[in-house]
Amino acid sequence: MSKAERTRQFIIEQTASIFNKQGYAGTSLNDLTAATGLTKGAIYGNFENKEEVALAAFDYNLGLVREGMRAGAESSAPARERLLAMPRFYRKAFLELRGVGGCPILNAAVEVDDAPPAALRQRVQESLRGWRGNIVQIIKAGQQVGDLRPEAEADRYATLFIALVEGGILVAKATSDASALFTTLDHIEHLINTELAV
Amino acid sequence: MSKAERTRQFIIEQTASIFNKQGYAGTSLNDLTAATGLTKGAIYGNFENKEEVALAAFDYNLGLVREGMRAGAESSAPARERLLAMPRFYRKAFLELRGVGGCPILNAAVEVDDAPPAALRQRVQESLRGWRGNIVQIIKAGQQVGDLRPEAEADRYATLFIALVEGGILVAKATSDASALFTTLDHIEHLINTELAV
DNA sequence: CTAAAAATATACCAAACGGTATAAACATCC
DNA sequence: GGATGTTTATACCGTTTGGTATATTTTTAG
Repeated sequence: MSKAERTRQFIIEQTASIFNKQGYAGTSLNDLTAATGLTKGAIYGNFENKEEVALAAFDYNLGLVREGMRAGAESSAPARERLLAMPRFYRKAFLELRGVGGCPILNAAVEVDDAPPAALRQRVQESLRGWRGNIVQIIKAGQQVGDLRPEAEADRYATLFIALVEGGILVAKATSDASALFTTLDHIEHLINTELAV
Repeated sequence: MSKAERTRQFIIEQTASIFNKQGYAGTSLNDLTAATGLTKGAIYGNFENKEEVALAAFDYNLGLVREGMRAGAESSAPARERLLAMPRFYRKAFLELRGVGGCPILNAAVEVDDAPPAALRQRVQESLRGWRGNIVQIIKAGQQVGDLRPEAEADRYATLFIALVEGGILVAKATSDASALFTTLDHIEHLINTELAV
């Protein structure tokens, strides 16, 4: 790992939460130099422009969430367990997640759905579709092995789960009331246990 | 209505959707002059600073949504009807709402929950709490007159409804797939009809 | 119609913005 | 350890930012 690669990683780690909290437009190069202790020369020696830093920061933030969620249940576990891992993760990680600015998908999606940079918008779109596809896959796999009810519409539940998670995070953060998120997570678990599980 | 009052209103109407789309940090004074055809002199003659324009724009955007939703059901209607007016409104108004940047609460909440301006954050917090309180009130009133099941937790459903609406809008906009919102609205109606109504 | 008042346009400000050329400092390898 | 190539700091660029003082225009009232 070369010096530059280490510096690049350092910049990403130090600035990721700033981009997540303040957004792309709300984060200046001055914020980046202040957070890293480096100068613009060092940053532009490792990134082409601010947008590239923001994209790397988004990937990093998203990776943290994904890692935490994957750790909650092995892919060999029964479908019901794998689905329940999602609300369980957010319940446990909410405070920590809020400390670094909340859900990166939610934050980035809202900022860039009607504004540049387009590259970030595409990244958000892909990650949301990937997340939804992932849930659909788990449900369908569970249905095939008889763990989940065969008549349940996987697409529908995937959309509901994501909306409930993101909506819960939104309300919880905006009203400074974590219990709002717990309410939506409870509902996800309720849906899994009463409508999806056999 | 004086000239200044008309100009002030004109500025708000012309810039409201811009603030909603691009956010506070992402909207410059140049955007405001371009959208209105006025100069900075005219704007600063009617507003103290950019933040005051943004606050007025938020109030205006919020008023549009509230007006549309209130129009969906009279306050004398049965509780079930009043609750169903919410998903019905979003189903009908989604395309139009998306054209002006989406839900102002969602947009503003995400931008200012970890960043200035604090005055806007407070406004968002109040409007969210007000919305939730409104739903709670409708449910409790419905329970008192026997329209809704007495054992249903009003707080819980209010949180779920808001999270489902905002989460649905988020996913629909970010994935360019309106059906995601319709899925969450369907679920709200389902909850109202099967768990809340007697 | 005119004079006073109010509202808007013009011209400007310092500061901050994203970005770059170049020089100094550093790591690396023989 | 010293030469070489890489990496970071310095100093600077033009542009845009939010904001203001003042001049000009436009309403408004008599």
